Amino acid sequence: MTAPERGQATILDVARLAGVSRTTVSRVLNEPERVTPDTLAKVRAAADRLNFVPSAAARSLRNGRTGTIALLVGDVSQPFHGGLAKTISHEADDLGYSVMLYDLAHSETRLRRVLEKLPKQGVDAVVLATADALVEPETLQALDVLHEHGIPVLTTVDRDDARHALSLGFDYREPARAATSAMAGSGHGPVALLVGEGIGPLGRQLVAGYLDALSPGAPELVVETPYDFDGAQAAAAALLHRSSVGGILAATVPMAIGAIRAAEARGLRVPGDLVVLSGEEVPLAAQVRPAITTLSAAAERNGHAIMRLLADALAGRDAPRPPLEAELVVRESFVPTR
Amino acid sequence: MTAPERGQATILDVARLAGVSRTTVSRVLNEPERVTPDTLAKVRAAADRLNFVPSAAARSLRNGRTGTIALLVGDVSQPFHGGLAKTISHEADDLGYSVMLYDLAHSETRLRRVLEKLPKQGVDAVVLATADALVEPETLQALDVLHEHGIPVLTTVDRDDARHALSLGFDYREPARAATSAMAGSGHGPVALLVGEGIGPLGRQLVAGYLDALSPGAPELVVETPYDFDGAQAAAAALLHRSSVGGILAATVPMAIGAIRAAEARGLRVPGDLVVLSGEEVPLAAQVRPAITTLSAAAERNGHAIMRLLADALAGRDAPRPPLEAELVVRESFVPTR
DNA sequence: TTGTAGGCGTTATCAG
DNA sequence: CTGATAACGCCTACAA
Repeated sequence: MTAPERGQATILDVARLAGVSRTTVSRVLNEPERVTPDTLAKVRAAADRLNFVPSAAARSLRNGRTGTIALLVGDVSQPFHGGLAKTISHEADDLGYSVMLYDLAHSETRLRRVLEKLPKQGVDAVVLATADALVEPETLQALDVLHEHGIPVLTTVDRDDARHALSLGFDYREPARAATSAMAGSGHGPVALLVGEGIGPLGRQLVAGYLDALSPGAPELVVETPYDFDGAQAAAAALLHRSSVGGILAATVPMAIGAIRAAEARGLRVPGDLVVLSGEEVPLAAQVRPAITTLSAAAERNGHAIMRLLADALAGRDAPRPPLEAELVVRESFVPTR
Repeated sequence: MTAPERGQATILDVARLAGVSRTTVSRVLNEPERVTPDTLAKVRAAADRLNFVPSAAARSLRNGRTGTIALLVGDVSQPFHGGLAKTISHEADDLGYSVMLYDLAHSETRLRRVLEKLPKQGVDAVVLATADALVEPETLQALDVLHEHGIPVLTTVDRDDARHALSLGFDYREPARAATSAMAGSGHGPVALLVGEGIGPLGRQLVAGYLDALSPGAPELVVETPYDFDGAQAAAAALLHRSSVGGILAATVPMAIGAIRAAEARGLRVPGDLVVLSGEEVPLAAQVRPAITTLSAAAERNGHAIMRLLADALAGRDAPRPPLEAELVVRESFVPTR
């Protein structure tokens, strides 16, 4: 009776119980085909009986990889990030990876602290799913350190700041231009853009597209707001107070909802007096009233795309990445005339 | 020049560069006070210069702990779980822990697979934040295994199935009773209960409270629906089609929204013709129209409470846990008469 | 096909 | 106060 002392059973306990050597047990775990069906069964039985689970720590120490990816997200409680986290969790699981979740609360300080402890945590890859701007040099340096350690970094949006990062290549500029121009064409009045404060790489694309679409003489109404409902609602209220606005392009769905509520509070009806459009697509957009028209940058699709990129990166393949394209998902808040 | 070969610098590299032994370096890391200020500075400088980060794998292998907790959640893309994940992520960070996120998609198979690989992943604690029923014996067995391995399991709701789990002790039965009774008192007609399919421990509490409140002869309208908007909307549509209903108590906010949309589709107005109440409190409840009255089982508060429990468990303390209490957060969808 | 032996980077024990 | 040494559990040449 080789009872494994209380606690984990080790590969050695299994070996003893099965009457073989550690090597054989290890082989059963990693290259089952190179082992006699007979011993294989014996070992498997022993492992089962001891409830054996190989130690991840020992394994990582030995072969460098941890089977873990880090997911850094601006705010998981926001629907887009939540959806992203969900699909990434599922697909990582399919790939045999586990996901470390870090909620950044849109704070660069937090991001930096996380980035700095990541090499020590020993993750195999990092998914940086925030559209926030990175201004502090330490942050970029931390990203470089990851690169030096050979840890691939994937981002959801193209960012010039994180040089070595692999990104999806989603283009938001042209969709933003088209959307702005369509909204302007609805004849309600000037179009405004609500974008996350700090204006990160995504925000820049939206602003660029928005400005592209503005006809000469049209007012440039770019408003930075916090990423959530409350912030956007307040900002939209202020905006509507000081300018006459006929259309609002909001970066996120919660921001769009905030804008709609602000409009309602002023007695404006959507889409009757004011049209609203969101840059991201999440189920919630269809569930609120008025339902929100979006640019179809869907969380789920982004999640899939990211994970494909990640699988390639982890396998050391060069990822051929077909750029993602956006199309309008028309709902109540804005029905383009044509 | 003891250049650390490309890749991570090890404790040995630091030792050599500082002209001391590994032991001393380790001490500087873990018990700085037991080292001469002089050598301490020397070692710190060397570590800095080499960009040294201790290997988490080696550390775990040596001392058993990983600094990681697992968060198992029914569906992160749902607002309640998203909020929970957010606060748990933040507080774990404050405690020096990292969070592994596992999205279960409300699937027990998935849950079982995760539970079985957790001991191998080497987590220090598990937060099981799902209200789903656990029916397969293997699942419960996997929970027992965790317990045998000395890994504490915390749950958001009391569950008789997971014997060894520490839970918040939140009582949903009495609030459900009070709410049902209040809604019945609104005089719109019979009250129905929309609860997650499978009826887990939370569902059972809701059902019990609901039944407690029913006056003799009142119809028992308990409807199981998927946990999301779409499922609840469909179920509510069917319910409204076959019964006359004056009030709906929905377990989650998305379910409540689904119910409201279903009612609207039949020409019913909320709260004019039908009142609606949700069992959980999330910001979204205040953002939709009609805004949803809730029982204030707030994601954030739950997250805090869980983490306090967890901190105690990890420190080996016995947690004195004051039970959480619910109170009505009154919004548009149901204003109790009094 | 199976076994032997050494080391991955840390920390704990025990000397000095 | 500091250093040598032996584990932690696993994988992988290499040898049998």
